[in-house]
Amino acid sequence: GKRKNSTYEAGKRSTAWLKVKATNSADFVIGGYTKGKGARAPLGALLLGYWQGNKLRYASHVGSGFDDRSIKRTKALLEPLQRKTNPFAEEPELNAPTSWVEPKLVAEVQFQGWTDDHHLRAPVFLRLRDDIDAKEVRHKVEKEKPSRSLSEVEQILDQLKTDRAALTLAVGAHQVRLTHLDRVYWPADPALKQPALTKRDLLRYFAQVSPFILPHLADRPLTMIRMPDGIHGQRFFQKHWEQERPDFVQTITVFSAHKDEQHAYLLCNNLPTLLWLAQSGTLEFHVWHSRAKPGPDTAGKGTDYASSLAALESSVLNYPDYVVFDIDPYIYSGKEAPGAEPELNTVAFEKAKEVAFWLRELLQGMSLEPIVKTSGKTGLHVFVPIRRTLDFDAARQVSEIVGRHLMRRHPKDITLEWSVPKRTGKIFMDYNMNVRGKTLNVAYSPRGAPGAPVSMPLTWEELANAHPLDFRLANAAERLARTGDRWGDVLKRKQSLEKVLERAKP
DNA sequence: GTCGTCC
DNA sequence: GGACGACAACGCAGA
DNA sequence: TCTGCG
Ligand SMILES: [Mn+2]
Ligand SMILES: [Mn+2]
Repeated sequence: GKRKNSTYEAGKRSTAWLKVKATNSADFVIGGYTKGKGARAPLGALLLGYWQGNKLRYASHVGSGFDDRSIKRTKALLEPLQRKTNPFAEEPELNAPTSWVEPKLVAEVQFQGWTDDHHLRAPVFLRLRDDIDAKEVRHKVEKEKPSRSLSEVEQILDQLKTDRAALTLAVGAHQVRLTHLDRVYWPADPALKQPALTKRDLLRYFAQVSPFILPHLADRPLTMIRMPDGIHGQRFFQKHWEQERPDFVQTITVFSAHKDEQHAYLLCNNLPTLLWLAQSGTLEFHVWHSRAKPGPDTAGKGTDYASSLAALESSVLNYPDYVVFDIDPYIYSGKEAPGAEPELNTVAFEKAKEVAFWLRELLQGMSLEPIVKTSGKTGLHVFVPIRRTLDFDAARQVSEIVGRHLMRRHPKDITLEWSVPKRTGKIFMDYNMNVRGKTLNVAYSPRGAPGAPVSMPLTWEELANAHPLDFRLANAAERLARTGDRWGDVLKRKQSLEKVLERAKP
């Protein structure tokens, strides 16, 4: 039967999923230590930091990874270094009695990346570094490498090598039933130099890019665009999954004003879910711009999304992570059927790029630094990451005002018209995408379009010479291995919009 | 891709 | 057992 | 208030 209570329990994450995260190790300066309980009475945790100029930036507590010997030795070395004052530039949050020490001792720590508020995720003490001068410990962390996830991904690729059209895939501790692996999803397209791509190819792609796409999907309500018979078959949107689903699939319940009902949305929060959705014929993953996850930028916002409209509106889901500029060319190729949407063409995309660069210039004039990706279809997505202090309404106002400003400068090239015919020949800036519940194709999601293009985050330098079909299912994994995620730090680049909003006021 | 319904 | 439909849905803009 | 829109 259907699962009634599908709420995900953080404590029950499988080890398989934990492995997907990148692992780093780095050296940090010890600036204090805490008392613990029982056997850990002498030393509960270390307070770690690194030098930035002459400021010691706090990075994290670390309490895991010690044994009796390392506790004894570390404590002995720290005791003589005690001081009365906090050596860090910040006031770290203290959860136990804390002793400050002169920042002279260095510890090597393994961790799973950085949290949004610049602390270490899941830090584990490895050893003391007597050989390193504490003054040399700057903020130089080795680039995150998905080394540990590689083996997991390769295990999946191995399993997909079979000739069989169906199999039960082991994804860590979980199992995903796969069928119709040789079904053609993207037929061969000689004009685009595109060999046929099957469902097996789609699964291979998702396995390979999973370390890059999963962070962009995490905690965001999902709309699936499903094409179980391939890109030329019937396609449909799906926002809710009422059928039975595996245990590893997380959902959230969201209030629906219209039906006076509660709706379950899927969250694609782990690798088995990603592959299970591919098995269901989901070719495109469209996600909200807000997340069902509180953070350091959401003080006072709730996590009750279900009980009432008021609760939803005051929850974190009403506060987007970015202001969205959806850049849609309405310059037609001339080959479209009457009434059809504009098809991809070079003239249109070159103009969209020009608009994106104008937009960047304007935003930079407001001290805002936007990021850009191809949508995969015909246009571009330009995002300004913001702290989650503005609701969708405010984000939409910003997008509209900036859009109108740009339209005034370039009236022949930009439109904000609601009527489709009036957009003809121009680039449409769709500021109304900044609304709760609206979705866009997520970074690295494929499109159900000829050539199997994917939405690709780019540097602005790369955009200058880019074309949507440069980035495809067939070559994106290779690019990512080379360049990493150009949007890897979206959630760490949050900016303030106060000035823009002041100007917006009448 | 899968389920429910109708014949 | 085969055919067929469902699988979204909401608030904003403009008239 | 109705309709087109994504
Ligand atoms: Mn678009
Ligand atoms: Mn659009």
